Amino acid sequence: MAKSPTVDDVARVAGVSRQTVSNVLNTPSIVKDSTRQRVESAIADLGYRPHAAARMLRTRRSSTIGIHLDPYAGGVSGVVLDRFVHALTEHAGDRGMRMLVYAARTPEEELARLAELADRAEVDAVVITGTFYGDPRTGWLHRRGLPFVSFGRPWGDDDVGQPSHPWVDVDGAAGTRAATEHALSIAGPRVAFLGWPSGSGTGDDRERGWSEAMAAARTSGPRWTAVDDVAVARDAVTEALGGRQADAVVCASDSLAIGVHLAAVDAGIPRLPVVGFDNTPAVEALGISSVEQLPERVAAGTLELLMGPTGNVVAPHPSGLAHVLVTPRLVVR
Amino acid sequence: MAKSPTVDDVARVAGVSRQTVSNVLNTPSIVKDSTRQRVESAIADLGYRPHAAARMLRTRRSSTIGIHLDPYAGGVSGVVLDRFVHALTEHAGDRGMRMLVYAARTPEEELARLAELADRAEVDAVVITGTFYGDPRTGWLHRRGLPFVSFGRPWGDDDVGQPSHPWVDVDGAAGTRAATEHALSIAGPRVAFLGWPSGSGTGDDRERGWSEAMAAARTSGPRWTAVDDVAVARDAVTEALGGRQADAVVCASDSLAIGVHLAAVDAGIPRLPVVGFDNTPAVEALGISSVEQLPERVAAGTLELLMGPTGNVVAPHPSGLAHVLVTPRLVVR
DNA sequence: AGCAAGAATTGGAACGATCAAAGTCCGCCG
DNA sequence: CGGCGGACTTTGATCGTTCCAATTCTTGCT
Repeated sequence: MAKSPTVDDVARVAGVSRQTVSNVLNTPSIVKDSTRQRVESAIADLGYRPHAAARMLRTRRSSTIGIHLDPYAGGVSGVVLDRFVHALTEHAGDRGMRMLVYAARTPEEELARLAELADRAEVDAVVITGTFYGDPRTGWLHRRGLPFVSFGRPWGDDDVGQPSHPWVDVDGAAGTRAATEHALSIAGPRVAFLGWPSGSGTGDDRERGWSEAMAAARTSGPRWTAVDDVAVARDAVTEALGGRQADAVVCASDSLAIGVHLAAVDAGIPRLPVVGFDNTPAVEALGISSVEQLPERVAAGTLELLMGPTGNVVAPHPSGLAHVLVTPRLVVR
Repeated sequence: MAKSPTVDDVARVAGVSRQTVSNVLNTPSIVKDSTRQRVESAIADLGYRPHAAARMLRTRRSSTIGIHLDPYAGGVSGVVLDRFVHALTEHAGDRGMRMLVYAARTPEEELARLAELADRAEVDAVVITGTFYGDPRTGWLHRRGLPFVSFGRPWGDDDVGQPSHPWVDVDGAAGTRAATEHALSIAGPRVAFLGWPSGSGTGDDRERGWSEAMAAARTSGPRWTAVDDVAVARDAVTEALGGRQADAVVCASDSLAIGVHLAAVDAGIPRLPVVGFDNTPAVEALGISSVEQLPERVAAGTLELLMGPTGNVVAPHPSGLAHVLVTPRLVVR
């Protein structure tokens, strides 16, 4: 394993100076064509690649974006975040960025990790997920001056008009609206909604889509509630389904949808239209319709906010776009 | 956002030299107690943290481990790898290491990424997943001198006795053996196995556990095959289940298990014992038993191979342990 | 007190890249 | 022929840390 070549080695081979090699790499336009070609072939011959640490040290840029990985909580819906991370990694790679993942079990620990990453200059920016009302991370990041984008809007503020920070999110209401319209079109008018106990921004947003679609269709249906667990959801709707109180059910998540599906099978109505949210492998396997969040689009939006439409460095002040709201897609099964 | 403090700042405040501050951080034992305390409080006062890039440059160590993120393929079982990555991130953090994720769509692209990460000295080691017979990555990494561990054994060689490289894996045969014994104990003697088309090391290993357990119990049952897809599996076993050809079914994956479960419901035997493999959220939701891979243990084993039992730097020659084989745990539902 | 050996600490150099500013080359005009 | 300007290239300094070798301080012993 020979020592890897440096700019000096390339310069010697090409018969130019260090800086010219650097220019070929970073500012090719100012180098004369003939010189540039000579340098490029020297680079190719030696298999030269700039040493990341040296460049980071000098430029004070790490070309790295940090993102938290939740402790794996189990449950059906954890998958969505993982898909987002995958997509982000691909897009970041295309823009010459790296993704660094870090673990934290609590918000406090996450702040500690963020502080460390920032102080040690390991990341140029971070992406935070699962924002909630009164989230301490956003203010901290803002004070710290570390560029960031959140996947999840800053609930409680004027998100769209005057957001406190750049964010990307999925339009939950649009998703459940489409789901509800679909249910109305293939089943009866009594489309129920099974949501989470109110208070979570995401859950309320998804419920809104259902109620708006129902109002627009001048009909109504029952609204049920359960925490995000298959068994709980199943129990919660068993009685109502036995009484044939709904023609279809739109749910705030795939876990809930699976619970409803199982209860429907028990109640002898296995064909009851049920729509979930997240389009996880579990509902795919069961043939249940769901709302697909399009994590790829979310990832693309995230990087656009951080780096501009085509940039390859983190913009000091995230671009004019203050937010990106992705319209999800209903997957009918 | 003030400029962050450097060793020199700390040295000035503590009234010592640069090098002494460095010693306090890296070789505390050689610094006199009183001096060390003075330096430590200066560090705390200033909130000093070493600049990662500068340290990397000097020490030629990045304290970073790279790992590939597959393009999200859909399907039930992708989750296992994600859980592994999560666990690895946690354990690595505890040992003062970072995890860098990279994307690649093909093995060739993965080699290109690995070359880049190695040449630019961005990682000290990598973890590769999903090894297969004739995998080009292992030889390349070996030649390149980049330390690595694979999740998945080097199929085809003498894995255990004289492995060509350090690896960690889950003992698939032990998992299906436990599953089969459980099935025999709660159902009849005709325990079937639904596996993948033979040829994949992992699949053959899992099948072996079933056949060994059946032989030990002096019984036998049908062996079926399907590619890893819920619908395909369902179709593959529908007829056999209709004919009541098995008392229980052990499967090579959760996708297959779900397919079998659905076919069993269709056939009017919803209580047919089915055991999957991977313990994904999908089978949890459906109440199907499964073999849990224990990704946390796999992650711990991976780092142990790379860094030694308690080390916090990548060992130049991965430790005496040449492999770790994790015994999975049967989760009965 | 004098001295040697070990412990503790220090200043200079280096890691490999980019920035900033100072050259060099060349043709062209007065 | 000298000088000017623009295009291109080179030189020296720097980022923040750790390595290396040299220096100073302690301690114990004669």
